[in-house]
Amino acid sequence: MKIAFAGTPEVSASVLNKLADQFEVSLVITRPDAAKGRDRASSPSPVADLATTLGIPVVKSNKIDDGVLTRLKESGAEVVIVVAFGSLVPKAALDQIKWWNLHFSLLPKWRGATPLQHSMIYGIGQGVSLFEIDAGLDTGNLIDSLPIALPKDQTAGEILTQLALVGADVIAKNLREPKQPTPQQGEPTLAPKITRTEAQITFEMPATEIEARVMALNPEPMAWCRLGDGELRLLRARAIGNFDWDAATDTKSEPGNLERRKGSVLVVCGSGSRLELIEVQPAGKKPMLAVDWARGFSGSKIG
RNA sequence: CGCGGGGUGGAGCAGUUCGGUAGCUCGCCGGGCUCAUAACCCGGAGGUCGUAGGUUCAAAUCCUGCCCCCGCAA
Repeated sequence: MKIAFAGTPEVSASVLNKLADQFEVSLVITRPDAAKGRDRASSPSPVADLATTLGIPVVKSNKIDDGVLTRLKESGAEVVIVVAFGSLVPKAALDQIKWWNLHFSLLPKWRGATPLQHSMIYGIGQGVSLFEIDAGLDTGNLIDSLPIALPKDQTAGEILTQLALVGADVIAKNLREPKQPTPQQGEPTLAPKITRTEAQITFEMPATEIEARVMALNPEPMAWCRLGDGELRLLRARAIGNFDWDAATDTKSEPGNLERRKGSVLVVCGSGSRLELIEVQPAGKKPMLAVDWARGFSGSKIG
């Protein structure tokens, strides 16, 4: 059976790559080349690159308009698989062909742009869903879903690459053995884009919550905290559990204070909890191990 | 020409304002102590200070060009 694929970033490309092994992908839709980085160089999306490599026709467009629809019809695809395409599918398009969306949470939890990040931060709704796109925001009938307990010691970026493979399997399975879609059940929650402002970490909250944020926000938009006049990106961290604190000596510790120990760097967080910094990146520098960073950092407090 | 930070032994930094042949915390190698150790003690190797040129008796430090890395913003 012929399918079409719509997506843009790396994770989409991973899914496409796996699907292309098993199905005839007759058309790929992706967003136009975008300028990015300091040099503002314009470059094709990962999906565009992959499609070109695979020899699949590519349509680059920000929206699904009549032109795209025409190409879709000509392609002979029966369904369009959407993975992080980046824009909504208009009703006119929905009427013409089936659109299936792979979503990185258990719907109806975390409808929106950042389901994985939200499921990591809040610890609920972790998994993948496949649904039939309708006019709402991630509100369509569920085709399939798969709960997945996400590891705490991995970043969203790392987990996403794994979910892409799982998701591709889910898609493949349902393409071969179609099921009757069913309405989403349960209390919906939203997962809007996380701004850089929201990604700022102060150390008043418990270490476990900060850990979840740090891991969930890597690589986008990346957790950060103040560091003197500048900023320090927090790439990877781990809450220290059941620590045997000597309450008497730690009474002076305020959130944000650094504690350098052999082989590790801890930050005092809310309620006396501790967060071990694993990997950080000062503004203007490359990512580095926190212990390396601490070696050259003469201060004693961040945040 | 969007704003800004940075390139110093394997790592992270200091030194650059007020030029005088390189320092700190680690790592590494060897030895010692120890039941033992990532702990402690002693010793050691390792650097064209991004690159090209200029000024100077003398440049990591001053001047000019170039290359590379990164944060913010888009």
